[in-house]
Amino acid sequence: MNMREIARRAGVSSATVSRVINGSTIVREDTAQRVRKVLEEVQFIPNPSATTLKYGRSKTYGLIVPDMLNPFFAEFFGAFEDLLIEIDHEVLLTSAQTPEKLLKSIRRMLMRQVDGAVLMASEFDTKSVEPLLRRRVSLTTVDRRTVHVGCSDVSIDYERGFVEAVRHLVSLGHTRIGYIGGMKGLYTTEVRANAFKLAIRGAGVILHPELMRHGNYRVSGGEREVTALMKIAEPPTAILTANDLTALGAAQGLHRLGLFAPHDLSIIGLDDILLSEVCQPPLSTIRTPRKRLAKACLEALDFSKANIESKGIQLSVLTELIVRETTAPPRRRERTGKISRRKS
Amino acid sequence: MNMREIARRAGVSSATVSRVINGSTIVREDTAQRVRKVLEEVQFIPNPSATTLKYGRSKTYGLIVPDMLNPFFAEFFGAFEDLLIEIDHEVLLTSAQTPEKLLKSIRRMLMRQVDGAVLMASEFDTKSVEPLLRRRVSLTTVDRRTVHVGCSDVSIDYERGFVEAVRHLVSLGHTRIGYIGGMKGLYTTEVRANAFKLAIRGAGVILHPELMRHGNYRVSGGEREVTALMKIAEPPTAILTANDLTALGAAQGLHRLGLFAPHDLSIIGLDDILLSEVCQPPLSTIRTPRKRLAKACLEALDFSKANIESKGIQLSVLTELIVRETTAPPRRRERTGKISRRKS
DNA sequence: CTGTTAGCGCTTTCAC
DNA sequence: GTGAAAGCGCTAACAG
Repeated sequence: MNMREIARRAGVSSATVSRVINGSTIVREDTAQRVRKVLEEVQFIPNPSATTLKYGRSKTYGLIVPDMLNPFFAEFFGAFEDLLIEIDHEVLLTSAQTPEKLLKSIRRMLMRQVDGAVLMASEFDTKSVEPLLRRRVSLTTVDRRTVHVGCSDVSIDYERGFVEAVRHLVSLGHTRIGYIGGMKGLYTTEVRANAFKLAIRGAGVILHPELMRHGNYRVSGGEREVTALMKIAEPPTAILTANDLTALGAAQGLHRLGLFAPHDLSIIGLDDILLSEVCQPPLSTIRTPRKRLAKACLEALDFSKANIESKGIQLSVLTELIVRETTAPPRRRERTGKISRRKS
Repeated sequence: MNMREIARRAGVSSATVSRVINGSTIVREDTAQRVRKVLEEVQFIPNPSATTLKYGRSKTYGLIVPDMLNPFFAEFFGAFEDLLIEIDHEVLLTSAQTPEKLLKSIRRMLMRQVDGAVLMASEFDTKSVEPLLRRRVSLTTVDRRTVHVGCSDVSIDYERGFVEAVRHLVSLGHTRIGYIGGMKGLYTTEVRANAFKLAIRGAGVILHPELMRHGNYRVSGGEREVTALMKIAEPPTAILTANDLTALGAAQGLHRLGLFAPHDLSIIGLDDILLSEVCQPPLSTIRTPRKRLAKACLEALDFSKANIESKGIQLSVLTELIVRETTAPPRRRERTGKISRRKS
């Protein structure tokens, strides 16, 4: 079933059918009625491949995430999809853990003629996205904090988020505040770590470099690093982490040591994934609002699409501190600096 | 850049270029070499819209899940995507919480000319998938346990999984075993509940109907129903749940009551989402293996594609009991049947 | 072994 | 207000 057939049945031309479907105003109402009736009768489903082939637009946006095992990205996908459905577009989702996979993902996006792409994969060098830009696909990065011709960016305001979080910890009485970040070599790792340093200094407490560690944005990193942190002579009384998985891993690692949040260590995560509310104890965290982030991405995408010749825009999304139960005043520490164990 | 241009540069026809790209053997090696060289030089990316338009095949499979907020589906997507990439196909992912959204999802799949679709959305009547079948799109459902012409099914063997879980609980000494299921009205809810009943009877313990409740496959349901369960005169000493989110909710609800797993109640989940290992205490659960499930889905899809005129196949995937820390022998209960509270 | 060609379904000129 | 027709890029049938 195609437009020609619809046209035949309605006694018009396929051009008119196209005009009716696409809401062109220059069709006489009774003609349009007749066409719509047939459309309805046969439950017509148009074939966008034809349009994509002819005009190179696909009504599809690509979304490249580093890892669907991190619930944050699944949750973001949901928010982004909702937005795109409203404007009658499709999402092409790919996960790209490694630079090689990223390259393949980009190639697939290019094949499918996406109208734009949101790139959340942090592990990439600028070279790999060049093909996108060269082919004038509007691109929006998340958290690169730099824009190019045809390439916008949406960043998350870790700076303010961390200031708020550190202020909360300091107000509880913490002065030895640690940080478990992401893996080395990613730009966003630097950004988050710098935001932490800034926040610490801004709060008037001392920055202890030995309390800053590199995790991997996964549970395992949080677990490993909290273990290391708690074993140093003077462990922190509170930590911030680069994301919720790291924080959850830290809570887990703490537990393995026979210690507990917030009793032995206050923990603040980042993202506010759904399960952070459910884990025991519920995680205090810095929420990255998915809806607003998705909206900003779409806005940036639209901008770059409309102004593909000019520099993209830089947008920023604010976070929100969610205080749950992994933050509390520091426990009084014994003179020796040794950890006393609570029975489990 | 298209095949004609490649052909021009290589001094051949576009048909030959097509043959080289698609690995047809009937091209002379030196000709092929020449073409490949040009292909490489210009970093040629073919345009599948043309093929889709001409032949109606898109190298894309649809995946319809009920909810991306449930990490299980995100994790499954990852497994399914990996499989499809290997065979050079695309996934079109849509989430369809409601019957209306499902209808729209199916329409979108049809528009994009998917070669087949996996339907994990449980809330649907057969009518809504009819358009797919009528248009001869190979379909694979998960957990419908019924096949049709052009429609296969992959089911998860809850029966054996629940038997194993109940046996584990009974061996720990439990006899009052409860169940928090999914929402009423879904077929999979019935299947899981029946599997539970069967397992209980098979283990030779008494089935107490008042210990079987309806949740909603989400955290909130587990929380709500565990509260109800623990308030009845003789609460269960252990429960199974319809999925991990429900189990996590139950653990959470228990905590709100000042009670703890496994001390006051043993809990076994279902799915083994990534975070069930991290939550405190780590959740004992029945693992639904994503990779094997994804493989089975693809196999079923392929079967129905190859035999679109005949009935689909019915496959089954086994689960695996993962014992972590939410299961333990039942606590001795006081004579009064009242709950004693442990200090938190 | 290689080239020529038709045609998939759509939208957009350009006529009328 | 409506219709005729071109052409997007690809591949399979057919011709040579």
